[in-house]
Amino acid sequence: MTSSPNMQARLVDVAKVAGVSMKTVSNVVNGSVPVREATRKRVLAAIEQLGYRPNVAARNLAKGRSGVIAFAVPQLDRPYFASLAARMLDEAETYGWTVQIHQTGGQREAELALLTERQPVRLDGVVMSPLQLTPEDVHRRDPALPLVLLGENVDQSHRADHVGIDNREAGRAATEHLLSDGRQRVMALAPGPNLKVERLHGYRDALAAAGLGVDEDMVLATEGVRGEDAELTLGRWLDSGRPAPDAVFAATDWLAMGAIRALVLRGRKVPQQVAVVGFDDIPYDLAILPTLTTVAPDRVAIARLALQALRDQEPGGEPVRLRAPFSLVVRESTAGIRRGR
Amino acid sequence: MTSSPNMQARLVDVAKVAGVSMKTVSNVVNGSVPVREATRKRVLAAIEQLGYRPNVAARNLAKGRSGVIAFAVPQLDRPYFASLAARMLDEAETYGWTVQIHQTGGQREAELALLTERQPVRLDGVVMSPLQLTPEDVHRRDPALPLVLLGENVDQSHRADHVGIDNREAGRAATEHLLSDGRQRVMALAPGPNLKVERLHGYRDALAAAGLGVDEDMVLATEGVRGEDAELTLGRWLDSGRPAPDAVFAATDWLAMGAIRALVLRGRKVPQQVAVVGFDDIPYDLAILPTLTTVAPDRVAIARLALQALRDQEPGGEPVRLRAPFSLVVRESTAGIRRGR
DNA sequence: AACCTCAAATACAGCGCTGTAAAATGCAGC
DNA sequence: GCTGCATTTTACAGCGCTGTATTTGAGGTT
Repeated sequence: MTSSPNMQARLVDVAKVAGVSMKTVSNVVNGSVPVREATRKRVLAAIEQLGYRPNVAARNLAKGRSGVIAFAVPQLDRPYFASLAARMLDEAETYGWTVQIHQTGGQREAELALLTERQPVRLDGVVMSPLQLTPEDVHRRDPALPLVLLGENVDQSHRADHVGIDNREAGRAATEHLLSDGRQRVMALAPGPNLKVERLHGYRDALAAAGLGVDEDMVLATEGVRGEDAELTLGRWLDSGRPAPDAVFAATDWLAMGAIRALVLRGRKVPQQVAVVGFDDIPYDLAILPTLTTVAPDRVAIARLALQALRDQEPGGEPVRLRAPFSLVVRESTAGIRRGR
Repeated sequence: MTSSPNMQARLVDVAKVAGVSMKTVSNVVNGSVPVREATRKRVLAAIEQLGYRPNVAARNLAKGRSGVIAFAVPQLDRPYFASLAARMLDEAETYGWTVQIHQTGGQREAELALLTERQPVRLDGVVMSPLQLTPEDVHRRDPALPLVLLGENVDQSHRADHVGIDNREAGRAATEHLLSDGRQRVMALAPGPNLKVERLHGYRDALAAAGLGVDEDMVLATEGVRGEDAELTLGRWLDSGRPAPDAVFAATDWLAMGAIRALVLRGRKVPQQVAVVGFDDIPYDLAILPTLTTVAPDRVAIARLALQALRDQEPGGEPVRLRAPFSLVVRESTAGIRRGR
């Protein structure tokens, strides 16, 4: 039982080979305590030679951690969350965390339960993209449970770390893009009732900066978040005979898809007559014709920042708010823009 | 340090309260060894009273397991896989497994690496939905690593457990549905080069059973798996002036979506003039107009069967092949069918 | 050369659980 | 009431790692 050739090498085996104590090897592996360079090299060589890998279960047991963090999203089968989850998994590997993905269904109770109720596995932290979670809920949680919130359904009153893109700035960038080749009548579509306020702020900022007033008649609230809702709302507007927009700023890709459908089905050409931008860069681009210009949050950065914040969090600390970058991905639905039309 | 009130209760604490040995509590919790009913009750009461939860890290350490299984899919942000992953997570909780989701990108090397290369965390098993994995690859794996394969890119020569729906039967069901209100010219669309053979077999079965011959001219291979591919392929066919189909059997939902677009853009009404069925029930239904009738694999069953198979697998054993049920979800794209047209 | 300081390395207990082997208990049958 | 045997329960040594307290030793000062 003591280190047969094809058995997984242990710390003690490495120590023996390197001629040092177990703890020194541990120190090298963890990098927390300084180790003299010569010793360090010897240890690393031994690790290499034996193909040593730390045993996570033992480490966690000794540290009193589980090594498991939860990543909670409303639904995993919504592509925005699925793609974010994918990045989260990648990044978590860096920390040796395994990620337990949870689906809250957007239910406040489910979101709260994850923070307050005892879980089958003790959690070392939670990253959540909440829909309904209130500031009080955040307050009620076990203060020893590190928490990072994601997305835009979070405000200053939530006392927890937060990671997200600058939605206002992004909304402005998208709208500016539409304006950049002379589009004049830019409509905005956002889901009621919360209207993705920050994104609309950005839209207004851009119009103001271009010296155009905001025609509140052109800011449309859809009934829900689905493509059909946007199709219906925009469709009614178009059918009402009012002067048509020459561009549409949609607060989400779903709405943008619905908008495109409403336009195309009424014979309006996208992007020639009406340009459309969306928001989120959900991985559907191939399914849509024309493909969609959209604001793409840097998901890798979001995941990385969230996990860093989670790791660095300490019980009493002041909440941290982090901004992840975004980019504007230009595709067919605004083609021609910036290329001389 | 010995059981302060608000510390997580341990096995030894439960044992003390119940007046039995640690091991007896362990036996009750694990249910492997028989325990007298009276003792059992006492132990359960103590567990309840103290709110005891087993420490997974310690258990795994003692058992020499990691408690982690891998679930590998080509891409998590494809909705079919995302929704399957969601189910897998749910089911894995039953076994106390945490799931490490891997993305292979459909690369053979990545698929193989998961089976052969040493992972950061030792894996207790792998469930994989392979795209490229060969029977030889399966053979090459560490025989101690339990493996369950999912989906249709697996055949008899892969010596590993397999879970999937009966694609042939499902293809038949979908096609029968189209035929059931008198559609006569049913086209088939499948992605080349593998053509989702089983599904097409089912299509042929259904035509044969209805006394209709298969017009091989109506079996179309698309260039790829994307909606656009189907749109292009079907579009060309339609534009060629050949007599139009009155129904389309698409081997995947993506192709079905492309087919609908090709039809609608040419002024053909779906479902009035052409009915369309898809395959997979990807959660996009709301994005498509009309919503899509499709073959819905029972994802819960797939997940459950896969994990059962994984748990019950033993190194030398004969591979098991399990069939999960499916259902035909009738939506707008075949509306009218079975309702008197 | 003796002394001090501080960085580097060590020894070892213990994290909470399970497997093993040994002990206790219950229950027939006589 | 005792023996023999099957059933139930126990004691305890690890699983592989890290935290703490302690020892070692390198390098600088007098």
